[in-house]
Amino acid sequence: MSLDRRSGCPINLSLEVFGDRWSLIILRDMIFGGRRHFRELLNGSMEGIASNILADRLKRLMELGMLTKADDPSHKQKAIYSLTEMAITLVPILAHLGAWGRVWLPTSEELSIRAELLEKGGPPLWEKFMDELRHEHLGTPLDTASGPSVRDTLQAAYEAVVARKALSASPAA
Amino acid sequence: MSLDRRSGCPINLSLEVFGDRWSLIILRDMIFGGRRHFRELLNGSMEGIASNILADRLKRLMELGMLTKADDPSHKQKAIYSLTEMAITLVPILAHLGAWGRVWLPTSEELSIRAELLEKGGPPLWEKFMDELRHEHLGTPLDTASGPSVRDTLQAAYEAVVARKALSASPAA
DNA sequence: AAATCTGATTGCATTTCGCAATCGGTTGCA
DNA sequence: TGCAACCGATTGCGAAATGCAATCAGATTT
Repeated sequence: MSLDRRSGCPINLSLEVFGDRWSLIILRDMIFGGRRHFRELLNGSMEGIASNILADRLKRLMELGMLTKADDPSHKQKAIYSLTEMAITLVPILAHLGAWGRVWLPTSEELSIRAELLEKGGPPLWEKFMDELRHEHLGTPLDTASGPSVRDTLQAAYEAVVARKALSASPAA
Repeated sequence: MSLDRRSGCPINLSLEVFGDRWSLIILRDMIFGGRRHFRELLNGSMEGIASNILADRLKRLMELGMLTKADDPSHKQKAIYSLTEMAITLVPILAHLGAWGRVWLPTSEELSIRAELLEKGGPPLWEKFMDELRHEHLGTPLDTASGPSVRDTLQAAYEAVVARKALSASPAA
C-alpha cells in the first residue's frame, strides 16, 4: 500500500498518511500510552477500535514506514510494534493538535491535562519526550539528563485529575 | 451535524473535526490560496474535489464553527465563505504538518517551498499571517506593520520555483 | 487437558466516497 | 431579447471503507 499521490503538496501527502479516523489514534496510544502490542492497542484505546481496522492500520503504517514489527523474544506469538523516527517526529504535531482541540472543542478535563502540560512545556519538553521515545523504540542512548519520564509525568497528572474529580464527586469521604 | 464524541480526548476530537481527506484541504486552499467561493475551491484545488463532497464539507465546517457564509453583495447568487478564528488558529498546525510532510514524504519541490518558508519564518511569521487572515475574514484592523502579505510572499516563492524549473527544462531559451 | 491469551481474519450490513450528470437561478454579452 | 456561461449546489449510482461480531490457529497458563 502506498500513497495515492493526489498531489505533491506536503499537507495533502500528510493527510494521505494519517487523514483518517484511526491512524493518529493508534500512534497517540503508542506515543502517549506506551502501548506496543496488538491487544494493548485493541483494548486500551478509549475510542474502541475494531480488530480488523486495527490490523489494517498497523499494516498500513508499517508499509508507510511509520512502524516496525518484531517478535517479542519472551513470548513466541507476541509481536511488538515500534515507532520509527518518522512517527516520533509527529510529537510536535500531536502537541499542537491537542492544544488546538483543548481550546476549541468540548474536551474532558482529565483527558486534556496532558495536552495542557505538553503545550506549556513547549518544544524543549517535546524534544525530551522524543528523545525518550527514541530510546524506547530505536534503542538510542538517552542524552538529556532525565528525571521522571515525560510520559510518566503526563500520566501522573492525568491520574491526579481523576482522583480529584472522584473526591469532589463524593465529598463525604 | 455534530461531533460523534467517541471520547473527550483533544486529539480524538480534533480528528473528528478534520480527520478526513478533504476538510483540511479546503481550509488549506482558503488559508494559503485565498479562495472564498465555491467554484474557486472546486476548480482551484489541485487534488480535484467533487462538488458534492465540497458542498458537504463546507456545510459541515460551518456547523462546526470553522466557517461562515455570507452573500456576496456584488453577485446575487454568489456566496462568500469566511474563516472563523477557530479555523485561523489552525495555521501553526498546518505549518507543522507541511514541515513534517516535506521531510518524510515525496513532496514536489514547487509545492513544498511554501512549507519551507513557513517553517523558517516560525511562530512570528505564523502570527503575522494569522493577523492578515483575521483582517481578510473577520474585518479586524491590521496591527503588525506589514510589508507584502505573507500569502503573496509564499505565492511569489512558489512562482519563482515554477519559473526556474520551466527554464531548466528548456535551457536553450 | 482445559482455559486463556496471542495477533489476526472472515462475513456481513451500513455508511461513506468518488464521479458524472444535472438542477434552477443569475449573469454577461450579442 | 436571446442565449451561453456561470452560480452553488443536488441526485443517482457503483465502489470502497467502516463497524461489529464471530471465529481462527497457535502458544501459554493453569
